[in-house]
Amino acid sequence: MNRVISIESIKVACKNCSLGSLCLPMGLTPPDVEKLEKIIKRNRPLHRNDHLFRENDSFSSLFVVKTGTIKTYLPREDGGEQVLGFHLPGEIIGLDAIQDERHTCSAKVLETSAVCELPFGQLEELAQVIPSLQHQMFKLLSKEIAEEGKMLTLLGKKNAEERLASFLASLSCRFKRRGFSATDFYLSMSRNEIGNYLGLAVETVSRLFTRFQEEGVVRVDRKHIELLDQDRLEAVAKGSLCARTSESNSA
Amino acid sequence: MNRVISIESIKVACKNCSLGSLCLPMGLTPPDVEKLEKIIKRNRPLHRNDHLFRENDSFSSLFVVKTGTIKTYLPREDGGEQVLGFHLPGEIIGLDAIQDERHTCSAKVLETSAVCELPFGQLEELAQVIPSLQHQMFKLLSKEIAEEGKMLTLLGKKNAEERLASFLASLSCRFKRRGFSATDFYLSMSRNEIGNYLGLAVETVSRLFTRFQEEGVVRVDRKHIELLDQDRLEAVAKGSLCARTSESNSA
DNA sequence: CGAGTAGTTGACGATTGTCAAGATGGGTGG
DNA sequence: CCACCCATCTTGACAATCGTCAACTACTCG
Repeated sequence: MNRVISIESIKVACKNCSLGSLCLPMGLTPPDVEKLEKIIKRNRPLHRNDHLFRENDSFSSLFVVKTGTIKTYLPREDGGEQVLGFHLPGEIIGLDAIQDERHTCSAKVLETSAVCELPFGQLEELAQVIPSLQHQMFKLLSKEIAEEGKMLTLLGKKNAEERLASFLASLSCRFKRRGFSATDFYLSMSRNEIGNYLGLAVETVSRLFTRFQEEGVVRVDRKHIELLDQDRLEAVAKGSLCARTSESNSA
Repeated sequence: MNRVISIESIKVACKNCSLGSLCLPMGLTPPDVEKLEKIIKRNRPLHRNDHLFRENDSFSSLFVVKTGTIKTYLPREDGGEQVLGFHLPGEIIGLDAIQDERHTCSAKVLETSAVCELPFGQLEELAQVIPSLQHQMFKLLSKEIAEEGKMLTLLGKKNAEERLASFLASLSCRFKRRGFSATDFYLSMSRNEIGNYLGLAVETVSRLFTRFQEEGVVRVDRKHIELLDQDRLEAVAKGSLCARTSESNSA
């Protein structure tokens, strides 16, 4: 993994950005993209364990992950934490904080990362004069809301096996869209964080990785994952394997 | 329960609406509220089991619940459904559909209800010329996103007891804000739907209601709920009762 | 009044969490 | 450069919560 990131490579230039259509400018006209570029701040690279922001920090900007991975989490009453998500390049962080101008969760850097900073006040002003940007932002927020349903289903109905398979399938899909391999990637998060995110004990996650490997679905070496049988993985994720004819709580 | 709702009573008039500051117009100036009123459609009352929309229906409007309760849910691969939420007066439905102009979930009426319909295209146009409306809408969407974290914690970490207590506490709080009793209310959803929503089996929900009643925390008669000890309920919801010193997955 | 749906209760088992011990590997300092 | 150390991960044994199955009750609605 190349840890050296030149200033040049993170220079903000949406129109040249490798994220392309994944990011906010999607669907904007070139002149509008230029206006957007003007308000975007360049940030120094962030290092593992840095915090982008913490719960209750006052909110002023959204962030788009350019490279690396960022974890968002919520401190729990019992002192532990609840992982809310892992954010890959092209994904936006901070949308939850618009409502009362205070971050409701913390964001921690899992591996050397770079982000674009979008001062929200200016973004709003811009959206006020660029209808397609306003629309784009509504869509962005909406997408986040629509995604929630899948996670609720995962946590509410899926068993451990289905959860981990879904997780791997989701990562695979997201890597692919970003031009990385869909079948060979590194996990930037720990087993503990995966378990926390999926509502499982670390031990369960560990056992499942072992089992998946034994079954020939994946090859696991520490953080390195190779998907050997994507169809099977998808099938497990959907729960359409293993003859479970559950009709539970169907009503 | 009064099932007769006169046309008069559902006439749209934001400025007189009992929802007051709960709804969209919150924070708008009177002239802006008037503009908003002009685009709002009046809908006939909806009856139990009506669908407001179904998954994949094309999206054109947001809906605000005026009276009653509406359930949103996602069909699951196995033919069952995943309940996403129960929407009380003042709560907005359809935000998930903005992203690709198609509803991602279905919305079903649990008891005679009335809704305001907000044609989204017109709402966007209005937001384009009323900055405070644009801001208000961003906040609305953001709030929805921020709420998600609580639900993930509930499903990921809480046990059955904590889940049901959290659910009752949440309902209580929402009823209170709407001017209803915080300690005496009717559930418009079935045990099955509660269990589905909370990731529990119906039987578990049923047993917990019985247990809570035996412990003197609530009085339950069918759909009628009385909260007898709110502090205790809150404590159970937070998991700060029953000496569980869990530090699980804290990292 | 009858039938069907929703809710309750009990018995049982399985999935998954907990506890404990051990293995592995990366990072740091001598 | 090696060795040690600590965090992370793995594996096993056990227990408990909660889901499943089944029977029974009680409403509700036609």
